[in-house]
Amino acid sequence: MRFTKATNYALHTMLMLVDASPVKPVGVQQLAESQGVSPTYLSKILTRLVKAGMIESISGANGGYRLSRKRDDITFLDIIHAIEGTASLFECNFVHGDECLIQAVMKEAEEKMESHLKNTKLADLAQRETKV
Amino acid sequence: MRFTKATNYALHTMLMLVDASPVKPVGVQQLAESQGVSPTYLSKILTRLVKAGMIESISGANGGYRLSRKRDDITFLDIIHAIEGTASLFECNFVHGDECLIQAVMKEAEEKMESHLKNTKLADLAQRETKV
DNA sequence: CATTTAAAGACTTATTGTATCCATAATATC
DNA sequence: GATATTATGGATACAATAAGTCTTTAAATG
Ligand code: SF4
Ligand code: SF4
Repeated sequence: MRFTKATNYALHTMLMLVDASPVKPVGVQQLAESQGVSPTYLSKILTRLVKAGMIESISGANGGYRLSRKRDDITFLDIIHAIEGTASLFECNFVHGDECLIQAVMKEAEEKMESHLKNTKLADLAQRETKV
Repeated sequence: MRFTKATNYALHTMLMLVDASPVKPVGVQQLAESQGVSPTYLSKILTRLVKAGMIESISGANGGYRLSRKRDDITFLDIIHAIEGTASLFECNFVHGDECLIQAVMKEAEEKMESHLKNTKLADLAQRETKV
């Protein structure tokens, strides 16, 4: 039970894009190099963010990635959900009705975490962390 | 990023033990059968709970497992930590000092979840859920 | 058209989760 | 003390997921 490295890469990349120009896209090569990850792999990750509608990609020369939404709209939870999926952290094969207390407790706990991630917008940290 | 099945088994087993006699131990065979898991595997999981000091095991005929602590002392977080470990959910290879905001946000989110799991004691659900 | 750059899919490798098997140790009961 | 019962530990096997590579295709630039 850990966040994947892909989530780590996605968060760092998004932070860079928030700090970058909203017009001129940043190439995946540059984004990958600063994180020590291969460009092709990072590209695969970023494609999921594109499909989630958070960033947009521009093919061709001088292409790359840039934000598609207002930076204030993007929360940590958005990014994490785009990468890790939205499935519940605690899954149980059986379904013993709504009265299941174990699931209730676990769900509540998860919601506490998600609530915090939802209330923290990417813009909150922008321009304060330029390295890596 | 999901809780493991082992955590699921551990939670259900603990709930049974809370409802069971605090003196007479319950055999792993019985505990395993009601959850549809093999006794040997469940035993391996329960050994971790023993080492965490939450339950104690009695070898020999009529042996098994029973609570070692007061039931009111045992929280969801205790069980989860015993199984999943206590490592942070968001790990980063680098260490860019305390000013790292990404880690700060992720850590806070995790703490929100843990706080809820810590405040929910096993005894809160006891004797209300006897099936499975 | 030639070059640059992202997208997509097939594929490989590494890591972790899930589970079984067996030998050993501990305990209760007779 | 002998025997049956029960948990423990190690080795091992299998499955699922994470992590990463490679190659080809598509789009944009100039
Ligand atoms: S009691 Fe709840 S968590 Fe447990 S098996 Fe039933 S539905 Fe699942
Ligand atoms: S900025 Fe924070 S999360 Fe990112 S690499 Fe540095 S320490 Fe890790």
